[in-house]
Parts: sequence; structure tokens; C-alpha cells
Amino acid sequence: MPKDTFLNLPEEKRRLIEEVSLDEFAEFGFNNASINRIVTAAGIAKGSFYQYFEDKADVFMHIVAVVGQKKAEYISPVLLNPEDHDFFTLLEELYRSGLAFTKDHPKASKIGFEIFNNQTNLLLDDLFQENRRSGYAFFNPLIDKAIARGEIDPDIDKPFIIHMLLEMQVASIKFFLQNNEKGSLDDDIMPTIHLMLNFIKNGIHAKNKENHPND
Amino acid sequence: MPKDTFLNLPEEKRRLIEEVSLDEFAEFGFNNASINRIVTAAGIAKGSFYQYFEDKADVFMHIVAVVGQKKAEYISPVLLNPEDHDFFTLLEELYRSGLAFTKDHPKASKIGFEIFNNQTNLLLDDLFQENRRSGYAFFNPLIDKAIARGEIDPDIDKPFIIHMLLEMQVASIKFFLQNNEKGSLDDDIMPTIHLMLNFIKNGIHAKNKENHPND
Amino acid sequence: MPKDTFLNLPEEKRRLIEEVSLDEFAEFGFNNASINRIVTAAGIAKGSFYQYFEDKADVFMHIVAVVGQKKAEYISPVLLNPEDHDFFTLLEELYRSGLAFTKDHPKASKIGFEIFNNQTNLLLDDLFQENRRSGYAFFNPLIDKAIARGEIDPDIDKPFIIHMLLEMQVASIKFFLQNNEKGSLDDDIMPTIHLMLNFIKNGIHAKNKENHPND
Amino acid sequence: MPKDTFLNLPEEKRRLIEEVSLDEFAEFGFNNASINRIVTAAGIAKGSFYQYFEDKADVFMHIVAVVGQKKAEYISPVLLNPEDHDFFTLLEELYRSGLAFTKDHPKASKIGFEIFNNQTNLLLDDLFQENRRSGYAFFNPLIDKAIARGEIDPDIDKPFIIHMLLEMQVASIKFFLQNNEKGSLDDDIMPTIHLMLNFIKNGIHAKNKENHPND
DNA sequence: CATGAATGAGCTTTCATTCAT
DNA sequence: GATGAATGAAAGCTCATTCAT
Repeated sequence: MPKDTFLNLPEEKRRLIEEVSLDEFAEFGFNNASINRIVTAAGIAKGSFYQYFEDKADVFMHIVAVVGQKKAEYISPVLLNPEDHDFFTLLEELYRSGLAFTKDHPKASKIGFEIFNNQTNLLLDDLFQENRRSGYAFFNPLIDKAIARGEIDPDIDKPFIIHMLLEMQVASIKFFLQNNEKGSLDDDIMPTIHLMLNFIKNGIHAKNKENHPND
Repeated sequence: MPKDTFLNLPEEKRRLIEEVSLDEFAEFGFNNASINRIVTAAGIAKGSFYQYFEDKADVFMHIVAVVGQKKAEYISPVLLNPEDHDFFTLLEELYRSGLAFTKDHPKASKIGFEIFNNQTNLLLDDLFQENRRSGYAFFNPLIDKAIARGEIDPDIDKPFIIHMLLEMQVASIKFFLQNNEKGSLDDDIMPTIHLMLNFIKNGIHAKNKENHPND
Repeated sequence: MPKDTFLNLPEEKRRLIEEVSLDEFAEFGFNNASINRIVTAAGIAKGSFYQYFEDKADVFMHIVAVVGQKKAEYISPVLLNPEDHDFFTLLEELYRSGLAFTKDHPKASKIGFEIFNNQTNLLLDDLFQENRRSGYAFFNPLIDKAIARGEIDPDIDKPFIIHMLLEMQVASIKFFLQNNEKGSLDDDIMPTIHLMLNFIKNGIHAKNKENHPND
Repeated sequence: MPKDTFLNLPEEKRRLIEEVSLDEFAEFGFNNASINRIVTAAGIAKGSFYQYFEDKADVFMHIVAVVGQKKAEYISPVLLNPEDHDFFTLLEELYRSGLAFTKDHPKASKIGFEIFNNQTNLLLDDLFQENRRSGYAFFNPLIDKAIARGEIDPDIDKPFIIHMLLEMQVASIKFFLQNNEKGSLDDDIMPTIHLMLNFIKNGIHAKNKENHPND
């Protein structure tokens, strides 16, 4: 956790340091991020940096927290009242919030990716595990309800499906980023979401259309 | 590409260097891999290393190629005659080969993950792009045929689905690895494959079972 | 010398700062003592510290003075009336006071050791020289009298013997510390003192016992 | 232990690095010695230094070993045949070798002092403990024999006396250094040794001369 | 009298790469 | 073809001290 020194800083300066750090971590990843570059870019002394943060991991965790807060702002109100909506509506809202966040904050999103894909770093692995746990805790009751309501096939393997739903969110973001260059005019996130929802709902198997008039 | 000096090396020595390098890249990733450790572990002089390879990127590319060859050995004969089988059989064979390879060569697989998930490294991004292109080239004709044969829903968005089928392979490996600890007795890959195939085929939407007696 | 700001501080606060500083210097020595740790441990602002003291050397000198005062409290009344006692009684009292002080204030004692053994630091060397001078001034008249009274062999080399008597005090403390672990039940200082006194008096040469019935 | 890289260095270069390191450790002590200063003074690259030594502790240990070898050269042949001489002759030889070494190699001697007086450093404490053990092992049998031969008072406390004999060697060196400035004309070590021997043998108590005609 | 942010030189150590032999 | 010593930039981090408020 950053030291009080950092929290007491004038907001403008604090923001600058956070932004610069975010940029650095997004561009180089945790391991290859350079404190030297951060302090130079932020125009502060190296000593000052270490008055603000314990160490490199400390800044990183703080940036992760800041990113988490930013992301929380994108959580649709729909997701806060999950009782009132059917499962696929909730899923759509979740993916929409993720994509909207990525669209507005691509760098912050990159940091999320690093955590999600980490193979070698213990610090990142902790964050990853925690993320997985909270993802599981989020989906678990929703799926139970969805099965009870007849929205989801009751024969699914729950742990597998939760794993997939978490992966699908990331996959949707990856697809969006790969197909919509930064600054592209056609950066609407809805097509991606609908493709993804339809994929998750129905798979790709050819259907006998007459039997499935809805959807 | 390794220099001739490397290719002319006695096979045993060459293998040793490859193995040691593979271990290093798998454990630390490209950026944090250390040439120092590689030469020490391989018992060769630092100068010799640079007689064999241009630089760090050169070894890495070579190791990637070696991994690619190893992986090719796992490609089922079924996949070489794609005409003779239906799409989902081919997909199952593809995923099975991927999982079998991961199970036998977890370190090599880790390197594949790093490429697939890379965010920050230009070299890795080149490999990633090439991998995507070849994945697209593999799936594109198969999907066309599968649609023609009525195996796949013709309404799908082809680029999206190809993206997803590639992602699903990685997702299946991740799921397998997360649920089957190293040395676990229950390390059968088939359950994972069937869960994944069913997911891709049918999605998770509740089905009117009477209408779909098969599968 | 501490600034007036320090001397005007409420006693409790002053004591706290002194104690914390003493601990720091005892544990890490002068060079490796950290002002950062001191202000943190004392719960004062770094700026405040430099309102109280000129610099690191200034606190250290003050702590040395405080230690000196503490040590003065252990000086036996016997030593204040040196006329009334024979030399070896005075020596015993001196060593007893040194050992008693060390036993009660091991940390303060450690600082004394650092000064006594210093090789590299100019500041410490000043303190050492001063200590030597005062030690010489203390012993010089006592030895003259002791020789006059026939207590000490008149053939000794006075500067050498004074050097040795000072060293012996430190040696007795070292011996005591090495043989009586902290918290040991058997932490009586008298055996050490008697061993030392006998050593200084008689040396280790085998004596013709009949001729020296006393002692 | 230094790496082979260092041992394979041309002798001249190796000597230079050793000398420079010795100077640095003698002047600043282990903790405050600076690798930066060493490499600058030796005219080598910082990277080269770390090709030669594992770390700071590694150079220091090596320098200690070099000093130990230098010191071993001063061990008089008399000390190698302890059977053939009486105890005080051996002691005189021991102290003479120590003083002669100090006289010729004052910097090397300073490093010995740092180990002997160390209060805070774990690495140095290990060296100190080992030094004490070997000192004890050296004196223990000598004292037994000396008592058996009637040279030493049988009533002495052996551990105490060994402690003192070790301290006396250091004390003799300190006395010599304090009284014979570097480059002094009068730098004969024998007076110091005889003063010390007499002190250890007979103490300072006034003697009835008729009973002790010898010495 | 108190505060604590700011400073930058300094620390030890690691790194990929070069090059003379 | 093999060797391994040399390099210096860069890394993360600590330090005593200053100074504006």
C-alpha cells in the first residue's frame, strides 16, 4: 500500500504519477517496468518515489487497485440487482462493461491481461488467484438460479462453464482489440457482444431452425 | 536463425543446449531469461553461445521452431486428411493433439502460452501474428466445408468463430492444467475435450431435449 | 551539541528520542545507524530531528554523553576518595563499576565498545583519544602513590601499565559477556573481577607458594 | 570463494585488485567499503568485478584469506615445535610474530582488528568465532603442559587465561601502534613484547625481590 | 517549534553482448 | 570452432540532509 506521503500529495501530482506508472506497466509489464523511467517521466526524484511507495510491487498493486476502481465504475446497475434479470441479460451486461472499460482505458486493460495470463510471477499469480476466486463466487449462484429457471442446460459441468465464461470475457476483449484498431471509426462494441452471447448460448452447431423460433 | 556453427555441433551437445534453453525460457519467459544461466547450465562458454546464435532472440526463435516440430509430431493423421471427416471430429482431434502435447511437454507448452498472451514484446508479437495467420488458414476452408455440409450454423460470423476456435484450444489447455495438478492420477484429457466440444457445439442454453435426441 | 530546541523538549519526549537513538547506535553502530529508523521509531518528523540535532554525529555525541552520565552513577564512592584505599581495592571498585554498568545497560556498553575499538571513523577516534587521556589522568597519580606505598612493583613501565589497566577493564567486560549469556542465572560479576585482579596482581607464573601465603 | 575468472587473472592484475580491496576494507571496514571505489581504484569495470567475485562478502573473505596467508609466513619455526620450548618462550614468539606482521602490514592488521572487535556484522562474527576456537585449540594443550612442567600457576582458571592471552596479543599490538607512529625511527617491537611478557608472568604487584632472583 | 515532502548521490548487483586469443 | 575476460548501462533501492510551510 502506498505510504501516506503519496496519499497526501496534491491530487494533480498523484494523478500524474499514477498515469505515468500505469503507462509504464502497460507498456513493459511488471518485470520489465523501470522505476527509473517512471521517475523521469513523472519528473520526480528517485528518492521521492520511494517516499511514496515501498517498492516496485507496491506501486504495481496500487495501480491495479486504481484500475479496479476505474473498472468498477463501469459495472452496470443491472449487475447489482441480478435477481431481476435473466442470466443472459446479466452476462451481456457484464461483457458490455468489460468491453466498454477496455475501449476507454486500453492501457489499464493491458494490465488486467498481464495478470490473467501470467505464467512466471508470484505477485501476479496472487492477483490472478484472487481474481479467479471472485469470478467463481460471482458466477456460481447466478448459474444455479439460471438452471432452476430453465435458462441454462442443467447438464453442464459447472466449474468448466464458469471457467469458460471468464475466459469468454477475455476472448471478447481480445477479439474487439484485434479487429478495432485504436481510433477506428467502427469501434462499436455491441456486435462483438452479440456474437459472443450467441456463441455461448447456442454454440456453432447447425440448428433445425423451425424448432427454435425464438432467439 | 542459429549460425552454421550450431547446426554443425554434435547432436548431443546441440540437444543439451536446446533443452537447457527451453527450460530457461519456460521458467522465466523471454525477457527474464538469462543467457548467463543458459551457458552455465549447458556448460558452454559465453563466447561459444554467441558463436551459435546471433543473440537472445535468435535462440528463442530456434527453440520456438523446435517446439513447433515437437508439436507437429502430435498432429493426428486424421487432421492430414480433413476431407474424410466431419468438422467436429477434426476439431476434437485438433484439441486432443494440443492437450496431449501439453501433457507430455508442459515446458514447451508454456512457451506457446507466452507467445499467445504476449502484450509487450515485439518479437513475440511477430510470432503471435504468424500463428494467428496459420490458424486462420487452417480453419477457413474447414468451416466453409462444414457449413456446406450442414454441420455448422451458416449464420455464424466466420472471423469471430475462427478467433473463438483458436481461443478455445488455449482455454481447454488452461482448464486442464488448472484442474489436473502435475502428477495427478486423474490426468485424462478426454473429459476436458468432450466438455469443450459440447460447449462449442451447443452452447449452454437450455434445450428442448425431445427435439435433439442425438448428442 | 543538541540544539536548544531539543533541550527544551518535555522530558518524556527527550528521553524517548534518546532511548531510541541509543538502541539504534547499539544495534547498528555509528556508520550504519539510520536516521530514518530513529525518527520512525521515535514517532517524530524527520524535520524535527534536524531541529534538535545538527546531524548524525550530533545525536551520537549526545548519546555518548548520556551514556557517560549513566556510567558516572555507577562510580563507587570508594573511587571518589582514592586516598583512603589501597590500589587494588580501587582497581576492584573500578572494574566492578564497569561490569555492573554493562550488566544493567548492555546497549550503552556496546556503544562504549565501538568507540574503544574504532579503526576507521574520525569522530569516534576523537572520543577514543579523549577517553584515553582521561583514563591516563585517572591512573597516573594512583600508580605513583601505589608505588610509593609499595603496592606496585616500582620497575613497571607506567605508560604501558596504564594502557594495560584500561585494556583489562574492557577485557573483563568481554569475558563476562562471552561467558554469561543474556538472562543467564549465573550472572554474578564477582568471579570475573577476582580472576582479573589476581591476573593483574600476580600474573600466571608459577609461584613458590610458601613464600606468598596471602592471596 | 573468488571465481576461476579471478584466479586465472595475470598475477599482476590479481595483486592489484587484492591490494586495492585490502586498502578499501582497511580504511572503511566491511560495511562501508565501496565496490564502486574498489573498481575505480583498480581501473576495472564494475561488471568485471562481479566476474571475479560473487559479491562483497566474497572479496572480503578472499582478502581475509590472503591476510591469513601473509600472517602465516610470520609464524616462527619455534611455534611449530612447541614441545621443545618452555611456555613463555612460545608466548614471546607468538606475540613477536603478531607484532612483526602488524609492523610490516598495518592495513592487513586493521582487518584483523575489525573481525576481533566486531559487534554487529554476522559475517564478521563467523570469522571471529572461528578465530576464537582456533585460538583456544592452540593454547589449551600448551597450558596443560606448562602447568605440568611447573611453568604456570596450576590454580589459574584456564578459560579465563586463554581469553586473556588472546586479548593480550591484541593489546600488545594496540600499544605498539599507539606509541610508534608510522615511520617512527624507534619502531622496535621487542620492548613491547618484554613489557607484555613480564606483565603476564608476574603481574604488577610489588615483589619481595630476594625470593625471585631470576627474571 | 513541527512538519514531511523533496532531493540526488550513492549503494550492490545483473545483464546481453563483444572481442582478442 | 572454442574460450572467457571485459564492458558499462541499467536495475531496484537507501541514505542523510534541506527547506518551504
